[in-house]
Formats: sequence, structure tokens, C-alpha cells
Amino acid sequence: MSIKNLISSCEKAQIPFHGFDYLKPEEIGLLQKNTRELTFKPGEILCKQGSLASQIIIITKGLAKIYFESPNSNDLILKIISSGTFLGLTTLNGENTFRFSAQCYDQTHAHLIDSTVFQSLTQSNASFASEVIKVLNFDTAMNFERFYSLASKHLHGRMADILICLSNRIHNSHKFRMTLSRSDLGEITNMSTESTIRVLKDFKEDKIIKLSGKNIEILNMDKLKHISQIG
Amino acid sequence: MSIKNLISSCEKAQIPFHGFDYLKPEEIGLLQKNTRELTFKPGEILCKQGSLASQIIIITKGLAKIYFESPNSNDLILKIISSGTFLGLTTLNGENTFRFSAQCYDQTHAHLIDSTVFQSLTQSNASFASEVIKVLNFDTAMNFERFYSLASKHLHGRMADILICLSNRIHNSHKFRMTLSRSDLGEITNMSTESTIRVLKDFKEDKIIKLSGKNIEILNMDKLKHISQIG
DNA sequence: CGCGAGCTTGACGTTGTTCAACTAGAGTGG
DNA sequence: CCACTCTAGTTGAACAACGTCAAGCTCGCG
Repeated sequence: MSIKNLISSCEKAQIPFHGFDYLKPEEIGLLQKNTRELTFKPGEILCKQGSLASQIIIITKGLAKIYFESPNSNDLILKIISSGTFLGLTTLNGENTFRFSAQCYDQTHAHLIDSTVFQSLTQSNASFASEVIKVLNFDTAMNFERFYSLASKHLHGRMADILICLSNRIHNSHKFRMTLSRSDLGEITNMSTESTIRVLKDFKEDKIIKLSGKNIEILNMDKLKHISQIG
Repeated sequence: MSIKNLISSCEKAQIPFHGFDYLKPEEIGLLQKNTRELTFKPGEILCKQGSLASQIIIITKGLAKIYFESPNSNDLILKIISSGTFLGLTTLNGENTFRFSAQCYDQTHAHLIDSTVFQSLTQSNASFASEVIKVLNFDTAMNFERFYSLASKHLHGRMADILICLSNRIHNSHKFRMTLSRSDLGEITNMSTESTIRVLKDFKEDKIIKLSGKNIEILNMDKLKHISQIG
């Protein structure tokens, strides 16, 4: 795998990761030797909560969910991720166990970097480490947004949030084909499948979205953003 | 202010911060010149959402809340913080605006470090940066726990969580004096004041806690943890 | 043509909020 | 020392939000 390849794949990140730009030639060599490129099929597990995090995973294509597994109640989806996302950064320098699981919705391409190597880079190259801090901070901010959405907003506000996210952050278009089932959507917005359907129906009747099977089009983004704001 | 002072104050952190141990003498000098020690009164604002984050704040004593302000609905408390907590790390290397506010419950002591200086240390000293990454990752894990609690659990589970947190993480005792009002508690657990009171009453009737005015004692921690788990 | 998974709908129960009223204790001023 | 007020705490009843359950529907596929 070429380092160029990895660098360009990271530019599609929610926030671009420029850490690789600061590596010295020998560090790049080390990285190349310890990086693998893999493809995951829909439904496959990228990482499993509780397992040893021996690799940093960088998604370069596809769609997946990060979620908390709980023995007593439903899983909670922490985040929907796509191209450019780093998985496992939170296991650096501390407890090296994944605190969440990740599963693919779509076929997903990923680069896997040996976490010991990645960690050694953060400990020897301050510029690299600074870029990692940048990504972590961006993630934290996004987590807080989602936290706020799920904890404080009602059904319609939460659904508006996820539709806006899918449109802006994942598909980059007001019109897209949903790979997610109603039940998936419900899991993401932390509501029952039935509620998911009822809310989508409301949005449809209010001419905010257009639904035809799996295809969805956002007709009135302003109204959707308003609903997101009032909760 | 002595650097010794700062180091020892950070050992009480939820996770100890060892970054200062890795600084060279001239870096310590730089830090000393750019650190101030302040005391905040109850109710005072430590940092304000939207304002420029020109300083990293390290709490050395006291109790405060970090919260999201929303124009349209209630504030959402992201975290309760006490001695050892870093505030403003999430503004490093990226957007330097506070994405949340923090307000004191108690009298609170804090060290304020110029964030430009702090940031320059992360960019020049990889060991220091690595320790910052460690703290950020620990924070993220804690955020997820709370995220899960608020998004998925019912009233009783959420109250159990916060009581366990106050007991274990803040007061280090099963018996403590609450500085928080019922309404504060409700804000933290994201429920109405009335619900707060009803849940506490239930716990009291089930002999899980003992309440006398502001003093609270956890009588049956096992049962409380069980309630936390089943949600 | 029939089967099954995902989708949809309505009825009903649970959870938690809101509102309004009431209580207790802590100042405060005469 | 006693009303007077103010705030935090408490209680019950009405109401809204949402999940659950059960039934029916649709569409692709063998």
C-alpha cells in the first residue's frame, strides 16, 4: 500500500488528518510495513467491544455504525461513520481495549495500522501527535452534538438530525438511496421502528421529504433544520 | 506558582496527567511564567460557550458542571467535574472556541495556562502530547458512559448512575453532604425536579439510601449498581 | 402462486413531564 | 419575638410522548 494512497484517503475525513505529512522517510517506511488494506462485507464486524485493540482502523470507503453493546438493554449507536474516520484512536496510550463495537452497513474498505507502531509515532513525533489530538477533539465535538440530540430532543428533532447528517456528512446530496432499513434508522435515532415510520410519514405529509422505497429526497432543508433546532 | 504544585494537583485527576514530568527545564520555566492561579465563587462561570479559549483550565479543588447551552430548550449537563479535570483541551489545535460552558457549584480553585503556550508544548514535545492524548481518550470513554446513561436508561437508572458517580468519583465516600439542590440533580440526570424527588423517595423507601436534609448516605451500593445496570 | 421479511397502521399501556397546590425552613424587618 | 416572605422541597392529578403489541400489507423471489 502506498502512503500517498493513505494520505489522500484521509482527506475525505470529517476533518482531514494531516499527520502523515509530518512523518520522516523512515517513519513512512515503518508505517507502510505495518499497514494492511482490507475489505469488509455488509454486516461484518470491524471491531468488537472488549477485544484487544491491536490495530488502528481507517475507513476509506463504506458506511458503518459504532455502538455500545449492553447485556441488559438495546445497543446504543454512538456514531455513524464513513470514509475518513479513524477507529481505535481512543485506545492509544491508555487501556488498549475497544470500548465499543463497529459493524458495516455497506461494503467497507479500511486500512489497518499496527497500533504499537501508530502509538510509537505519537510518542516520537510531536507534529504527528498534535494532528491526532486535532482529530480526537473534532470527534469529541461531534459526540457532544449527538449526545445533545439523543438526550434532549424529541422524536422529530432526532430524526431531522440524522437525515441532515446523512445528507450533508455521508452522501453529500439532498437526494440519496438509503442503505439503511427503517429498523436501522430507528436504532440510530434511538426510537422504535414504528416511531421511525410514523415520523417519516409526518415529514412526508408536511412535504419536507419525498420517499419512494429506499430513495429519499430532502425537499425542505430549512424546515428540517428548524425542526432539528426546536427539538 | 510552582510546577511541583501543578504536578501534584494533577495526580488527583480522574486519570493522572503525567505530561509535566516530561518537560525540559526551559519548558517548565515557560509554563510557570504563563500560568495563573485563581479562585472562583459558587455560581461563577469558568468558561462560556462560544467565547475564545485563550487558556487551558485545570481544576484543583471544587465542584463544577460542564454544559451545553441551547437557545430553544434546557441546558444539557455534559459532565460534573472536580479536582484534576482539564478544561479546554478540546480547543487545542483546532477551533479555539469553547463548545460548552462551565459553572461552579462550590468554591473552586483552578490553574489557568495560556493555551498558546500549552499548544506549543504539544507541538514540540511528543511525550507531553502523548499524555494529552491519554487524557482526551479517558474523557471520551467517560463521555460515552454518560451518553449511554442519559440516552438509554430510565429515571431510576440515571439517578443510580449519578449517585454512584458522586460517591465514587467526587466524594470518595458512601456518605457525603450534597452541595447540589434537587433541581441541580434533576438537571444532571436530565429529568424534572419532581421526578428527582420521586426517585429519591423510592430509593429511600427501598432502604437503598438514607436522606437527612442535605446529607446522603448510600446504604446498599450493590442494589444501586444493579439498578444502574438494568436501566 | 405462495412465502417471508420488511413495512405500516391502530389500539393501548407505560413512563415521565407539567401544573397547581401545599409545606417547611431560613432570613428579615418591625 | 412574631408575622412576612422567599425559596427549596414535596405531593397528587392531568396530560403528552413514546413504546409495545397485534394485525394487516407489500413486494421481491423461489
